[in-house]
Amino acid sequence: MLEIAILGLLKEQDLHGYELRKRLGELGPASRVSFGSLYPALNRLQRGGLVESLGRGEVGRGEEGRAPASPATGSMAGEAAAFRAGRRGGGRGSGRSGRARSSRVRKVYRITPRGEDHFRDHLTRSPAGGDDERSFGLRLVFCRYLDPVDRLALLERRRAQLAARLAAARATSGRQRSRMDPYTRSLVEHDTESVARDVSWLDDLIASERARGPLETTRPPAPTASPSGAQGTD
Amino acid sequence: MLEIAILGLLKEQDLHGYELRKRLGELGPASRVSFGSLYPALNRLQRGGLVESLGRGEVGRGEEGRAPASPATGSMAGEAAAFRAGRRGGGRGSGRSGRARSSRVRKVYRITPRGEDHFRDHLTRSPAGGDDERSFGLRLVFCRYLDPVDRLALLERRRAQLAARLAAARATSGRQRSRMDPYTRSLVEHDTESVARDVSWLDDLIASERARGPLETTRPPAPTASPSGAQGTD
DNA sequence: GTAGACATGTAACCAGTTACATGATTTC
DNA sequence: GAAATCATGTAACTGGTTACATGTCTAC
Repeated sequence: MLEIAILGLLKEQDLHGYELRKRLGELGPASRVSFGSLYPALNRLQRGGLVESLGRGEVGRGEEGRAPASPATGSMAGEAAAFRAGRRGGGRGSGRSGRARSSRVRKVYRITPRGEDHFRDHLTRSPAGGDDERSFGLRLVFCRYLDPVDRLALLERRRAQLAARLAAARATSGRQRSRMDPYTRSLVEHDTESVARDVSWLDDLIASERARGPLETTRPPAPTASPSGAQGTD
Repeated sequence: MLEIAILGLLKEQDLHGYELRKRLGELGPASRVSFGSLYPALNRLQRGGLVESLGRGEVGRGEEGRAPASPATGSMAGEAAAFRAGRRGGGRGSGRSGRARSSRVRKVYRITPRGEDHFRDHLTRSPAGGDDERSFGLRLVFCRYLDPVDRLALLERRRAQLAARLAAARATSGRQRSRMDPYTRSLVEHDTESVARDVSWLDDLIASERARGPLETTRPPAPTASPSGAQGTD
């Protein structure tokens, strides 16, 4: 889960761990991770060859097309700090090869081709039991990288899952519901409504997905079209 | 979490592990547990003196007021099996003291006074950071055991938490939202709506809670009033 | 030269999971 | 007596967490 999220973010842009954590947190309120899980994950990914480290402070090298790799932090301190550490060799070890001797300075990661493959694989095939809330949310956030067929499959799989839950909830009626205490009953009813709303939201997404590309065709999609039909609330 | 749920169920009725798991699963779609976590949890609780084992097959002993402790399983096989194992000594070891020699037969658990205290404590004071979805759901299911003040506090704490999230989500407007791809934007907007609905659901619960007992007073509450105002959907 | 933000990392723990092993009892 | 179901349990693993330790750099 976490590793997929990391790969997804690195696909867009080279990043170091600290910044990565911020971006991860912006992906949704449920996706805060601690450094204690992030850094080991990055090291695992590197060992597995799914990402590579650009060395300490060497940012965005050989990547003209990409964003400058340290754009929106808003900070000034560590930003320039690491930059110089990389460029000029910092304090200790300065006479060496020119950089990367000291620890505790930014390590910028880039996704490798192998990492891209891995990302695509895991985004496409959901786990056997269908994915839960978080897992689906993550896939949806990155589903722009999927081709239309897989994207549609993702949406419909999720819809089927929720529809089943809804059916089950609605089957539990009368006798059983009346045995619940009022709080539990209220909770169950509220949950059921929420699931129903989720299903119809997915129906909207699916509908606009089909409308956009009726299986491998013609039109370049209107670039500003929202899949939910929601627009201009702002 | 799991341990609190177990204690909550045992408060109503003595149960053995296997049956406990079923009941746990009925508490909500997110509350399925595996035996691999359930049985160790039961043993921990027993070692801690929060539950006691009634011995193997000795069901509901000394508890006239409670339900017969193996009521709604729907099964016939193991039901009678364990019953006999306890009552008549079953197959092997039959000449012994009459019961409880063999392993792998039902172990029925009862909550102890210490367990009741523990349950009440942990139900009352939420974790520092406020509780998440699951944890709140669990508390709500058992909140009938809380006194009105604590129950109200639980609801308002949760409401405050969600309201904060909602405010944060709404602060993220315009520029930032337009940078998202359509799928992410749709997800974020749907999430925000869901949280808004949750808040107003909680408002309803809080309102009917206040209406019921305006702080230690007068009126005997209308006995059939549902806290959500929902009624007679059936 | 010290307070504070940025940045990386490790160790111990936690709450669950899956896969496996075992056994009791009923039903056919 | 074999298959199905009920029932309890252990071991290894998973995917995170918190608390801690360390280091780098800026700003004052």
